[in-house]
Amino acid sequence: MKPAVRRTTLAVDVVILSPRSDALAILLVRSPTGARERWSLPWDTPQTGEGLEDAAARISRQVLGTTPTFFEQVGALSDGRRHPGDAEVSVGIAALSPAVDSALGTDAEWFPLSGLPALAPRHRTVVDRAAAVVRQRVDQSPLAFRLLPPTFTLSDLQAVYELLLDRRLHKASFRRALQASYLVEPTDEWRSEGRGRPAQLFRYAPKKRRGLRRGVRFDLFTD
Amino acid sequence: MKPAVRRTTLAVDVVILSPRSDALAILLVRSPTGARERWSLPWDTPQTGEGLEDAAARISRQVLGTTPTFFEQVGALSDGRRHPGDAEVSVGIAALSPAVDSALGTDAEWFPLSGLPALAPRHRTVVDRAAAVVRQRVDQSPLAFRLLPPTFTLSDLQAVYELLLDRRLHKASFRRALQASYLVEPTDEWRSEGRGRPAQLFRYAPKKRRGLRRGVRFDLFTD
DNA sequence: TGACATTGGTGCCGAATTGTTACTAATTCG
DNA sequence: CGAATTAGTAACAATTCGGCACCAATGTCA
Repeated sequence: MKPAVRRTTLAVDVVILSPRSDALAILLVRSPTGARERWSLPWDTPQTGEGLEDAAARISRQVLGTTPTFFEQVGALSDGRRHPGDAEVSVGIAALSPAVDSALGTDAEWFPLSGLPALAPRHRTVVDRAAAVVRQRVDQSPLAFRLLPPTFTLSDLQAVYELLLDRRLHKASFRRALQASYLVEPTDEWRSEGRGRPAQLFRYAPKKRRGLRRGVRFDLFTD
Repeated sequence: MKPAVRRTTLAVDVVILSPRSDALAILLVRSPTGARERWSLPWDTPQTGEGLEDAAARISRQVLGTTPTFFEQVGALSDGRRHPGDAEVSVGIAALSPAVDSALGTDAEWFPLSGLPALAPRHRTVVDRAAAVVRQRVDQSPLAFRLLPPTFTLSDLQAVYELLLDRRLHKASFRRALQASYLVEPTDEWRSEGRGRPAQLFRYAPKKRRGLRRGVRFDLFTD
């Protein structure tokens, strides 16, 4: 009844996402010479007793310098596809980080999601699933706020949503929905971005206001 | 650059969900004598080269007799909590099955989600996450249809949604939204359920009608 | 200094969507 | 037959949404 438990090789592959010059970008690391692909996702094997998200935090910190503000599992993959470390199973984790301007080491670089270099097939799958999961969960979880610094303008927030959803949003509707949700509160700071009227800074501060129960939506199916 | 890859023990834990006498139920198997808990989720180690969902299908088939109609990963867990087979890492998979009336073996039994027996802590977590994931994805994926036989009445469908969402829905609104989505088509069969007017049978047949792009929703956050 | 461009922010209205009540339809039971 | 029960729809009120127009505050440049 207690089967002999086979041991498998397990990797945690991290997709570090950040808004970067008007596009969503992910962080890749240079592969060792001799590897099939020049770049790969940051990855490692979880240490004994280390949780998967903890491993993702450690891996991210090593490459990024700071710890991302949010982690979300993308799923475990055990297709036969090639992994850079030949792991049998990968756990993909999406890590969200606000735009950072600290310099990276020479072995890491940001790439826009729409212009990635060749990756090992397993990593390619992980990236695609990370993008899909993040886009799918945008309106169930405050993901967008994790891609912004602690205070931000409403235009910043709308821009992040537009990046994530890859479409333009209507300003008035966006703000109306946001106001109704009691998710942000204004600070008394204003930011002048060069030209144009200065914008008020807001912070993410969700009030306990539970949303009204809405009817069932049949028009949101993605599969 | 290529770390030494430690080998870990990996289990696939399956949460087989089915509507059962007006409640969502899951299938548990009797534990071997001497185990800490009397019941556990069906689980196994994936075989070499076997995909995770393939493993879940195999495990389900052994217990259920038939293959569930849908699988959805619930995530990988590597908290330190106890697993019946002491696996370091669990991949939880939710399996959806229509109500079956075939007899089960004596070592398997349905339990309503709201009245489960004691489970190993890891399995308890997997069950909770499976329920959360399924409820969360109900309106992004045709999960509800996978809990029904190929043809069903609209009242059946609404009842499944009410089980999944754990609240009453308004009949007229439900049907209007469904009609607008072009997800079902009527068959020419009718079912007489004893008393009351016979109901027309429908089948799940999604038309390519892509839903209109809606505005951003801030009122659906679950965390 | 004063147009003008640029970005932030809001008011309002018609159209679409949603929640609700109430009604009709078809069947079984007694 | 009529009451009870379940299926299905019409119609209306309330709400929400998308779009347009407008006002506000700043920098730019003649």
